[in-house]
Amino acid sequence: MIKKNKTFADKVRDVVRKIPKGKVLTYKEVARKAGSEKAVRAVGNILSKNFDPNIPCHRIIRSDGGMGGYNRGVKNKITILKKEGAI
DNA sequence: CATTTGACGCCAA
DNA sequence: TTTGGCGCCAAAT
Repeated sequence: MIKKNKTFADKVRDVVRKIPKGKVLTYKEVARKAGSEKAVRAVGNILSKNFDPNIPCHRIIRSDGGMGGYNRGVKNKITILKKEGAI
C-alpha cells in the first residue's frame, strides 16, 4: 500500500470517477461524499482546474438540474449526457 | 500569509 | 416565480 493522504481534491476526483454511466450526481452529492456537503464551491473549483479525461466531470450537475459547466464545453457536456441516457 | 476567484446552494424579500 | 444576497470551501495569485 502506498499511502496517501487524500486531500479533498483527490476525494472529489475519486468520487466523480466512480459515477456509473447514465448517472448524474449533483455537486452537493459529490461534496457530501467527498467529506463536506457545504464544500460544493470547492468541488466546482477543483473540477474546473482539473483537466483529467479519466474523470467524467460531465456527470456533475447543479441541484437545480442546471448544467453548471464543463472543461470541454457545456454544449459537449449536454450532448454526452444525452448519449449516455442521463437525460 | 492575505486576498480573490469560482463549474454552487439555500434563504429572504 | 424571480432576483439578490449570504455562506462555505479549496486553489490560485
